[in-house]
Amino acid sequence: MGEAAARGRKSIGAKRNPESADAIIEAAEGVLREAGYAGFSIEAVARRARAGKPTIYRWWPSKAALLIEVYQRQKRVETPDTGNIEDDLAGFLKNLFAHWRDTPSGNIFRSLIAEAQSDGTAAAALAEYSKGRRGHTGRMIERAKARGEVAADVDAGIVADLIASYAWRHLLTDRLDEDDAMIRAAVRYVVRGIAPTP
Amino acid sequence: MGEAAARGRKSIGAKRNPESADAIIEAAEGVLREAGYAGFSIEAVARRARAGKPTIYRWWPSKAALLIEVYQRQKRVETPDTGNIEDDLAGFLKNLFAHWRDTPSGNIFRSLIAEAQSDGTAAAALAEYSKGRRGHTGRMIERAKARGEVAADVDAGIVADLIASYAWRHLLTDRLDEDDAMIRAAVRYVVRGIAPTP
Amino acid sequence: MGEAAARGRKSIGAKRNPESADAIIEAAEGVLREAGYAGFSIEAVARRARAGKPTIYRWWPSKAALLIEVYQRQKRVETPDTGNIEDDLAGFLKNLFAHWRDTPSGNIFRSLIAEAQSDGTAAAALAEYSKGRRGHTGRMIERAKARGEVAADVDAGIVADLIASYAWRHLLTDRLDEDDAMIRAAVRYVVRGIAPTP
Amino acid sequence: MGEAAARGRKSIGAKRNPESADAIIEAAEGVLREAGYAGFSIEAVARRARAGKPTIYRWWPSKAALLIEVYQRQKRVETPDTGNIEDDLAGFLKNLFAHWRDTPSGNIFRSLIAEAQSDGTAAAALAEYSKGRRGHTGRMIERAKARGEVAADVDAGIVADLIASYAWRHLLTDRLDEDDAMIRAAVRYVVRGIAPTP
DNA sequence: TCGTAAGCGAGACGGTACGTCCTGTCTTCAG
DNA sequence: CTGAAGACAGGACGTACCGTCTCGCTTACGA
Repeated sequence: MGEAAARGRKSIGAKRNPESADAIIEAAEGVLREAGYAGFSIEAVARRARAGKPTIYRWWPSKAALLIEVYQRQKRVETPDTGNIEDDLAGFLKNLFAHWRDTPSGNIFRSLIAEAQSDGTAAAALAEYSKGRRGHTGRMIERAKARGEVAADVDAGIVADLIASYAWRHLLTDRLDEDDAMIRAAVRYVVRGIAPTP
Repeated sequence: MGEAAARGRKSIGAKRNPESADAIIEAAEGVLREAGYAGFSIEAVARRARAGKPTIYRWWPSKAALLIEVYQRQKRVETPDTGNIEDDLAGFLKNLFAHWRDTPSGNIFRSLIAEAQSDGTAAAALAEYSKGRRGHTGRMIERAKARGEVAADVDAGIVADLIASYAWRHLLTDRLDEDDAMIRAAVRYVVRGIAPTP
Repeated sequence: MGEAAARGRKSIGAKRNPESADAIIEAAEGVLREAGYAGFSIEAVARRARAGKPTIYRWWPSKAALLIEVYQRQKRVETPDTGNIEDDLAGFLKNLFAHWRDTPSGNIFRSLIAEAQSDGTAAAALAEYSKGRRGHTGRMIERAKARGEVAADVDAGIVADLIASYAWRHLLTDRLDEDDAMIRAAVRYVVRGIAPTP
Repeated sequence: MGEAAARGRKSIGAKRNPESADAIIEAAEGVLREAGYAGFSIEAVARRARAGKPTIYRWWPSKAALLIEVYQRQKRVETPDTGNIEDDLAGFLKNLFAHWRDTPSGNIFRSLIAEAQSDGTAAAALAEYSKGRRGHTGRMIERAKARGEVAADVDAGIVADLIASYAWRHLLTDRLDEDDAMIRAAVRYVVRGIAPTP
């Protein structure tokens, strides 16, 4: 599939051809997987997808936009619900690190963050995406609050921030193989810090 | 000084000309300050420093190397010693955010992180640098341990990691104007989490 | 009329819509008038005519074909009949230069000649057109022959060629503002050269 | 030589590399010869010369500039001096037509004229070149004047114009295989027209 | 009377070329 | 014998057109 299927692909009239879109996204993923962010250029993607550059620019105005869509097509990492906040967060981080380590997702997200340092639209998109994820992690905290594991006056957003920051930095400094015990220790420090005072 | 002084600078014979090196580093800093990472190219630096590109490549084999040297020339942010770990860490983060916000340092460090995502030498340099900083922040924790504010079995490295991660993410997502109260809350969560159990 | 009227123009069933054809030709003329040959593209014409590109390609298989039809819609320059061959030819050239200078015709014809240098159909069309014009100018010579102003054995086609060539070159080298006296001198040299030997 | 020799060609320091310039001009000539004006693009020339596009743009700011230099590298057509103006001019045209027909020169010059219809710099360059050629042909006339074959008050420039125009139009309408007798007749008409009145 | 066939505006498609910017390497030459 | 200067091959950028295609619609015409 993908590059091969692209052979002979044509327009399907005055509307977007989903085959082309798919081929382009798959090609983008392939380029990132095989050549990394350094080799990720619109030209390379177009070549691999057997698509014209303007077709890419028509739908994704910047490298960042394409990167985001590629990232969003990736499988989501599952967030456990063990009934215990420490296990939930440690499990989530473990899953996330494994996901980033073993699929192209990690490379893609790293690239997106890097791109955001020089491209405003990437920055905006990343901010948007982060907001969504913050809510997601926030729900874990809220559940724990309901169970009485977390003090009622704790700001779930800040906790989510701490956890996400920890993950980002491990991604950006190539430490996704972090020891489980270390992850758990980091989580424990935070979880203790937000526990209700007895 | 700087770009201006470069006018007419000439070779000083069979050794590295420190005037040139200075002019190049200052030009690099200037480019980063004014055009950001997006506009940071060897060409731009050479143009601004009135230097030849090969002169730059001779001494800094990659953009990353130049970036690192530029970053290391920056003033360090001071780490307070208030006798209280929460105040120490919150003050440190406040100072750090202000430093990154108000000097080119923020732009430079962001660029270095971005560069590290596609350049191995930048990644290595960044890892090296981070190790040093971890020790540095770690000492704050160790002092607190000595004062009995922090449990003895706490891994200072992990705490330093959490704090640094929080800072990085704010830098990378353009949130250096974070409210003091928020910073303090985040710090408090961690500080409480590592306090000795009574 | 023209671009404005095009708004909302639709198919009128299974036959060519003359409104569209007109709008396209007028748009083509407009583009040539305002942007010259350099700006003359099928896209630009379609945009201005509010027509689809395929509608243009359906009826004019190439830029050349459209150019030819546009040129043929132009008003012809009038050929004086003063009873004197020198006045006839000089007047004709003067009129022709003015026509080319003051209407889009000049731009269009220049474009057609240029196009003919890389497009065979344009070349063929131009040859066809030139043959017609040669006959036309030839008649001026024949009239003069009948009046005894021109030797009987003169080849009218060659004379027409000389006159047309002179005109073309002035068009192609932007010398349509040539002095009347110069034009008349050129004509006189030829007219004398074909006069009957006394 | 040419494309082959280009393999591995490098800069020779802070000055123009004549090997590159040669390779580019030869490649340009080759492209024109084999693909004609329609296939003449800077990309194609760069590809064939194994040169970077910027190297071409550095020295020839437009297609026209390159075209002109290519044309000027061509062998000049020789202008006979038979002592008789009719023979001189007819011989010159015959030679010119043969030259244009049998070498790439014809294609190149046609292309240059076409280019001049949409590119101002080409037009200017062509005007400049034409001025030079007009003087050249003019000298044939002046010689004839000195011999008493041509009236003293004849404007040599206008005669040169007539002759050059005749040649251009034959080039542009693909009639370089014109019969010698026809050429001679055209020349005779003009020569008679500028002979001194007895 | 109605189905069908063709023309229409629209615009996406795979491509090619544009002219610019940058990369990292190379050579020359002034000092 | 260094270092500045800048040319070089190459490749990516984002844009403009090319000529082709299909869509969804409208209308004329033949069955």
